[in-house]
Amino acid sequence: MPELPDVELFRRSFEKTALDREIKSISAEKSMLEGISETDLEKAFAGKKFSSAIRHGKHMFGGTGESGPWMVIHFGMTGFLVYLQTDQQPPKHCRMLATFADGGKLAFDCRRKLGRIRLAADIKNFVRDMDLGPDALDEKLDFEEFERRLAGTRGAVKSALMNQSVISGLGNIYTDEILFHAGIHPRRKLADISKSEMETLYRTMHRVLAAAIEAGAEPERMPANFLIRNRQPQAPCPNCGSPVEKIAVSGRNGYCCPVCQK
DNA sequence: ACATTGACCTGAGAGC
DNA sequence: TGCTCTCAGGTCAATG
Repeated sequence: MPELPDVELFRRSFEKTALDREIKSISAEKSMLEGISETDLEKAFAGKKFSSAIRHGKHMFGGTGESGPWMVIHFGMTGFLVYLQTDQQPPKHCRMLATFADGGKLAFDCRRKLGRIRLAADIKNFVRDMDLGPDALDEKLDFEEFERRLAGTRGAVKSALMNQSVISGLGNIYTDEILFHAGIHPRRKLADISKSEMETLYRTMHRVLAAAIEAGAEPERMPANFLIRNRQPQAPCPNCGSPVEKIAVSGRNGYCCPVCQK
């Protein structure tokens, strides 16, 4: 689930439900914690209040505004946040649970345990240490920077877009979607992509991500011409009606329309 | 430098 | 209904 639009929506729901409320207790499954213990997590947040939530690519940062560390959540493939009223039970694959003093809980559900919770003293340093590129929606990522960063790669355009150290936030689903609307085949090499195609790609990236967030990242709420609604072999291309094709690019299964995408 | 594969983990959903 | 099997929106390391 969690690519940039999903994580942005988690961040917003975190903002709505978890800020400015005293955290009574916090617990997490050991295997979800990276580089920290459960005690570290408690020390950092029990008795405190979250005061802000920031997103960079697929990472979400919850901070207390004091000098304490940020809680960094990466959602893996199956992670999501869910807010629970006082009388609600934690979800089935709850891996982290923060209980607020005034009732209610915030749960991190992660079925496949591929997500991670870390602590970071500073977001900028974290981004640098994890070798993450700029967030795909960062205003500072202007077209020139976008072009420059992609030009530094030699593989398929889809692989470059999915590479988090080039640009942060795009995964298998949304690279497919962006390339579909840009009319570019996922296997094309960067070197073969013209300046005007590159501009289209940049513009399309913004448009697709904005539309996905707008639709709550739910495929059925996205515009009818979105490929995400037809991610299965032989489904009709929403643009031309010819069957979409399932293709693997750098080890990931994706979909494209061989007619619309050149 | 890049692609590919397997590992990490688990269970939802498809197929029988 | 129940069993087995495949596959999954992420990332990393090892290999070719």
